[in-house]
Amino acid sequence: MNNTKNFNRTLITSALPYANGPVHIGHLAGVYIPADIYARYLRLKGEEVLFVGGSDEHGVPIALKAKAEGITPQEVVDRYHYIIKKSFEDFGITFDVYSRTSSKTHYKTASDFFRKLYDKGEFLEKTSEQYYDEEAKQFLADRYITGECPHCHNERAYGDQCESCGTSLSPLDLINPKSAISGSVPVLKETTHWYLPLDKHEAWLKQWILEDHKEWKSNVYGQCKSWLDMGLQPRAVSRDLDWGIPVPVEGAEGKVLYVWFDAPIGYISNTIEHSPSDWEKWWKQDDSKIVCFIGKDNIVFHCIVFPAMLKAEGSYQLPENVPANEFLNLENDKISTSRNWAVWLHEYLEDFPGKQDVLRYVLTANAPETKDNDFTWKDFQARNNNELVAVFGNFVNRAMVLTHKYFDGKIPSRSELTEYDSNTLNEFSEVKSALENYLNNYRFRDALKEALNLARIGNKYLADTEPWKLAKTDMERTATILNISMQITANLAIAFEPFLPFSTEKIVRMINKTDLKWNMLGSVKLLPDQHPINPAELLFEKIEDETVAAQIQKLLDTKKANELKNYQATPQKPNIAFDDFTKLDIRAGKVLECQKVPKADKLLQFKIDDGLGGRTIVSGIAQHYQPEELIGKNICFIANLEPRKLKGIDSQGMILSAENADGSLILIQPGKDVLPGSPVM
RNA sequence: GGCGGGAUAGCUCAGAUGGUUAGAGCGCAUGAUUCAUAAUCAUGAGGUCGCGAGUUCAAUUCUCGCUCCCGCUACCA
Repeated sequence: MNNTKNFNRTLITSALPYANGPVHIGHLAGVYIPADIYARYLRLKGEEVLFVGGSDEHGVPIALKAKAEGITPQEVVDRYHYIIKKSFEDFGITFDVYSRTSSKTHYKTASDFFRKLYDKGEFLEKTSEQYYDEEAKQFLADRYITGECPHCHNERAYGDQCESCGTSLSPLDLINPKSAISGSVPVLKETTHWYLPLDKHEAWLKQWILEDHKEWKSNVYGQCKSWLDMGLQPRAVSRDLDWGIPVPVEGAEGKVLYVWFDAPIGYISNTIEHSPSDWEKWWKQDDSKIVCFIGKDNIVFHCIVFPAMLKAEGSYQLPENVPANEFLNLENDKISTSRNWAVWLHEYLEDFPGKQDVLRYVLTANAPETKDNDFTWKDFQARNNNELVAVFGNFVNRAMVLTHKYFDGKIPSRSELTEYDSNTLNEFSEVKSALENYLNNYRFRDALKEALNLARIGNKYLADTEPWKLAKTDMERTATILNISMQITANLAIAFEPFLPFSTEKIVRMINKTDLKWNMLGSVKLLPDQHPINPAELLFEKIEDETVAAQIQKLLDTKKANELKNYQATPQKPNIAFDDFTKLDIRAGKVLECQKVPKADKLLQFKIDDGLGGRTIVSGIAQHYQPEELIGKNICFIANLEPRKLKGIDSQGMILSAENADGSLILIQPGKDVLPGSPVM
């Protein structure tokens, strides 16, 4: 086990955000806040830390977006890279370097990396048939092929996925495929690509993950185990595309590194950009700890594929931990860029200027560490008002105001401690080890709760000792109480620094003390006697009902706009000749038998009375109808569609349904009884 | 269908390698208090620990089956 190992420095990587849109609260909660908390914590402890990040700027979606807007891919990524970078700066994410995969350094690093693996013979070369655009003279990536979705018959499905019904597709599935570049009909042509043979790495990966890293989070460990148990397959590392890093091999014109191969090397390139002369110590010395913060969608890449790449190269260390978070939902619905169902960071700051810490707090307190969680504006308001304002802000304000009122803004001297004082001090000095334990194990939600506990201790202390009463009779005792209260305040500035850096900066200003370090946490001598403090300012302010109501309304408007958009009927297809129509043999039929197809979620197997002796049809409507309710019903079907095997069953035709905007399917049924086999026209 | 994660108080979540009264924060109720942004402090009510079996002296914790949610994957003519 490596977790007893001693490390001398820590390299923190965070998933590279894809530069085809701005970043939202899901990105922040899942990856960047946890990574930043961890980085700040280690720095505060005086450890050697490097926190690297950057934009992921290659790949087909960006190339397509550029095409759609009539600009270059570089212009697309320039636009979003700077928005993303600014959002991170605004929220206090302390990257030591935030770069991008379109940088020169990265081109060289990624090329060299590929070339080294190529020279070592770590790749397989395979030839396969892919669609080729003869007009544009290039191979077409999955996304570059559009056509009719075989499932929902949306005319504008992509070669990898239909965005209308969400189904993932292969380009060969599309009906009437068309090139997105020239509009011509693509042809199949042979192309050669390089593959990373993951199967060859399976044995050591199994040992490394399943035996040596049992301490990884259960969601991470579980997903890796699932993949390893299924058996690993070679994965292509190149694509036919004109936006990306060219494959550095003779005769590979028109081919680029597949974006998943290119992106993680970005971590290395970013390290090189930051420290060109001694970057290798972070990656190649075994006293360096590499920790990769990612979302759950990236687990396999970071735990299996990327380590396999590093191992194949030979000189790199592997990640020590990959603390992946689950997903954050927004008001009970999945966050979605394309549906605009998100809280964008740059918009949040327009509506809540200066309130970065409130969002940092809420996203940490409710972080999806063990399962998907839900962000709601009501919860946002409640946590701000009941926790930040009432517990944390209030305590600091009470201590500050009382010290100004009774001691003219100077830390009063402590005299004899009562037993109660000592108990309180003991209690809060224990917070340090609890906090460290949580932070070391990537349990940031619990750690934050523990930090807040410090403020709770403070509030209780003031309530129990009542210095505002004692001030009338016993100034010496009052002095002791306020001294302790201000020491607690100074401790809060340390404990909260990794989580709420803007607020702790405020406290630091108020208490007029700047050199606070993590190892001082728990000390009761942070502020010397007679140390002058500055005027009190409020750390947080209440958020009113109207404010969150406005945010909720904003989302409801979005939802309404989406619904309207979905309700729009798709444009009519081009006219066809009557002859074409008559080629289709559509008929009415009666359901004789109907049952679920075993081992398939969506398929029902029908026996249809077609007036010709009956036929079998398999249809993907199992999620919308129970088999029993369909027996004896009239339906319509296409009789002369080429038969096709589905899950081993010969399907002789296609049953017609209408599809609602929400994806539900409604069978087309004749309103009155008709004889089986009657033509539909 | 296969695989992984999850299902514990009204809400958000902890937890136990099986063992006396299952925890926290918020919310709620009652009381105290007024230094503080009507903030704080105390006390209390609230749970057949998803459902059904099994193993055991004992299961919410282990095993098996099932249901629901999330993800990966197969399937969708």
